[in-house]
Amino acid sequence: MNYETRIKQAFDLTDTGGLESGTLSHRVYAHLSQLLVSGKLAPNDKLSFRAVAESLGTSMMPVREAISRLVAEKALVVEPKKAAFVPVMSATGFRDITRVRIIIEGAASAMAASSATQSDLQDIARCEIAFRNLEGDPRAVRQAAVAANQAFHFAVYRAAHSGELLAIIERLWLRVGPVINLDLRENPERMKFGGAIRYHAALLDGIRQRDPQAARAALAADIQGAADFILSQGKLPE
Amino acid sequence: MNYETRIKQAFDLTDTGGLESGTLSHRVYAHLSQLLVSGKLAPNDKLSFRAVAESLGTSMMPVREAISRLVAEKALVVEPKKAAFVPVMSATGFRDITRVRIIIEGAASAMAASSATQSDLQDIARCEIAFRNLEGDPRAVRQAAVAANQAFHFAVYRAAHSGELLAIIERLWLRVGPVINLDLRENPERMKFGGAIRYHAALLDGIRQRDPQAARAALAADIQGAADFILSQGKLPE
DNA sequence: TGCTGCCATCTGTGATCACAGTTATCGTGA
DNA sequence: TCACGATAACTGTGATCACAGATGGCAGCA
Repeated sequence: MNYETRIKQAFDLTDTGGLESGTLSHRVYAHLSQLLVSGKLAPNDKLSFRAVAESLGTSMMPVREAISRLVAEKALVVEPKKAAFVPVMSATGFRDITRVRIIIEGAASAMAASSATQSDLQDIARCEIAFRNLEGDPRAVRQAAVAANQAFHFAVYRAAHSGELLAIIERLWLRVGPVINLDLRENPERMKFGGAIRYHAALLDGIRQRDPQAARAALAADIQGAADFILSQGKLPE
Repeated sequence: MNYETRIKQAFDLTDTGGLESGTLSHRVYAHLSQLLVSGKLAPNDKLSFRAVAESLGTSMMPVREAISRLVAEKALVVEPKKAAFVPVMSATGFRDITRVRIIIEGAASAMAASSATQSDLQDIARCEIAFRNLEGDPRAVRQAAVAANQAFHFAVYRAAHSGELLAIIERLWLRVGPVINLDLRENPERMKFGGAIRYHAALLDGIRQRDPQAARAALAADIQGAADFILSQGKLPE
């Protein structure tokens, strides 16, 4: 599937259920972000300004602004006079970002354990159940699992009640999204969510018990486990 | 001094000694970033696309892209159909970003204590000495102190050897830059660097002793001390 | 004198065009 | 059959124009 088809599909998808507010630039940005975090764009996929604009029915201008933002967040790369593309993350780069994620998302998890409200706890528990009870044919489950995993993690991070931390974490996910999904697409046999289910339960439990260190440890195990698996596949360059 | 004059001055400055490489967008971005971190732009200062473009001798296009990037990093805010401006940080927002800075820059300091090389140590020590020995008339010292403080902190953060963490910290400084400089401009009598000198020495010592917890504590005290002073002035809204 | 409403000005937003590099393709040569 | 080179298609970059919404100042009314 080439990128043009992929983008068209994604935009059709979001057009049906998506957001219609804000400027065109914002909408394009939201769309492209979704493509990245959900992994519909793989590393090295190229993004032509004109192709994106055409599939959206707009001019290049809003696309330029949206891509500028994503380049600023290092979610896309554009070299002079060459097509923008999703950066390929090296193994060492992935190890670095994993380490940083454990620090930052671990801190958010600990803060969530300290300051989650009852409403927060309900949200987190609901997401944990939804993730645990995923079923159906393997293809659909894998696709839904990415979304459910994201929903659970961000329910936790929101409970930390720090807008700054949340924004930083969103940028981190924008970067690791393509890598994680590349892993899922190329390793369909992976029993990934066996470990994740256990760690998610431990994380939820740590927050329920108001135990920051337990929450942090569970989160760290979750991220490190997934990262170790991806690294063990040896698909990342360098 | 209105923003137009201030920008013109800044661009004239960088035109003489600045960078001439990369696309126009990059150059505009670098210029505006410098204006922000050095505090030449104060909270609530407005930035007209056309005024910036005119003072640069370019069209609006490169300015649009540069501002898009800065908006993505939350260093600028632009509401639909209204002029871009430097966001005013509320007291609660400042408390939040201070908390996050202590977590993230604290982690970087601890990592620096673990993995700083001899060369890193020399850089840090050199910056610490330069900061401690600042002297001259108060106006010049205040201006140099901002730069020397930044140099010292980033010498530490570079010693953590994490590109990801460094990039996140740079974005954080882009945000707090205007607030800190506003403080300096409005409180010229402040004996700010008395505390900072002590904390910097403690931070350097913690790294030298390979003591991550000591380094983290010193960094936290430094940031928290400055933040407490700024908050005590009561100039931040809300 | 103080308030209100209108109008000129300024704002970002989006579209369109021109241009100079890059890339890919196809045809030609050995 | 394969390698090479020219050319055509495609790329982002930058400039310019039109437009609608926001702003601020000025005049007129109470």
